Amino acid sequence: MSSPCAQHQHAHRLIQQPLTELTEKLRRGARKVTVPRQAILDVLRKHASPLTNKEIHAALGKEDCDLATIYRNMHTLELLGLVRRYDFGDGAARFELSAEEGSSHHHHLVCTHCGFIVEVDECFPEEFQSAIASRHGFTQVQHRLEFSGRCPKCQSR
Amino acid sequence: MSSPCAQHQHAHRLIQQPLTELTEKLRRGARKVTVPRQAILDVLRKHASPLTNKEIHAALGKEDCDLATIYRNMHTLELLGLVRRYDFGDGAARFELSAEEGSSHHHHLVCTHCGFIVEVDECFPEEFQSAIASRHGFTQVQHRLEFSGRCPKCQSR
DNA sequence: AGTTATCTGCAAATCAATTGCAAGTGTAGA
DNA sequence: TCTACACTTGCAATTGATTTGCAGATAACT
Repeated sequence: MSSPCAQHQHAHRLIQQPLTELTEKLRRGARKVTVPRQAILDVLRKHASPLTNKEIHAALGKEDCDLATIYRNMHTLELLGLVRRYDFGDGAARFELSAEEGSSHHHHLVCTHCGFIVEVDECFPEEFQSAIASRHGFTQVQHRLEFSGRCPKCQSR
Repeated sequence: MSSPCAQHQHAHRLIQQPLTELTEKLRRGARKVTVPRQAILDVLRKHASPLTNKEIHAALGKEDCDLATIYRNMHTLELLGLVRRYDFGDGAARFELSAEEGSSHHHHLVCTHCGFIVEVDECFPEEFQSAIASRHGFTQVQHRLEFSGRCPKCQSR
């Protein structure tokens, strides 16, 4: 249709919300920029560790947004690449803003006793992964890698 | 079944089941060698890929053992080190006989489309893991690592 | 402002996993 | 071989996370 000026990114920022590329991605995916979605992303921006749906719900104030809406939106946001899903094996999915939204690709080290979470930059070697993929004829291979152990504070017990 | 008689001393004991060290471990852990437990381990011996509780239940024949019993026993067997628990992120835990029971430590590559599972021998480098542990002061650090991708047969769709 | 496809809240439904309880069963010891 | 008792099991109910149906809002485009 019209000729969008892609280079003119710093034109005029939105007034209410700092919606850098969130808006773009949502609209590109034929999704609406709704109050709950902005609120969820705001909560994630303010937290360093990945949050569960319930934690996001609590952080929002229970009345601001239904829990089912959060569940639905986390799927949507994950699909659009705005958030990344993690599973620490404790029965509840956790979410973080994805790389393009501030954090870079990383894994986690979780204390099995108190739940304390540290980000870990080490990653499974890319060349190993390629070797695995080609050996078995798989494509689009990804990995999930999480570490667990006992944090310094919990070692006395 | 031509096996070198490794444990001839208990010959009169084991009539029905080839309970090599399973029995030992169970008894050492003050657990009983029950019909459901033997049946569960037998099912796992016959399958190459890790199974869910429900799959084990189905393989046993629904009437032979209650599903709750399987859930309880998988905990017990995991605790005693007879089976290893895996989580492929699809909402149901899966189990495999643990290393001492035939398989050695390994990870999995799962097809996101059809669920086909391949064993992967590559592992996260031990020296990296040690470095991570000491950097953050964690002890007893373990990792969970699973790969996913599209298997050869599913690439045409 | 009007239209419409997308959302949202609410409640009910799923699904995996856990638990209480009474009856059943291995095991060690007599 | 028999007995006692701790460990197990089946069954039903429960928990906790996640999903879904539906009717009433709402964002986005004209």
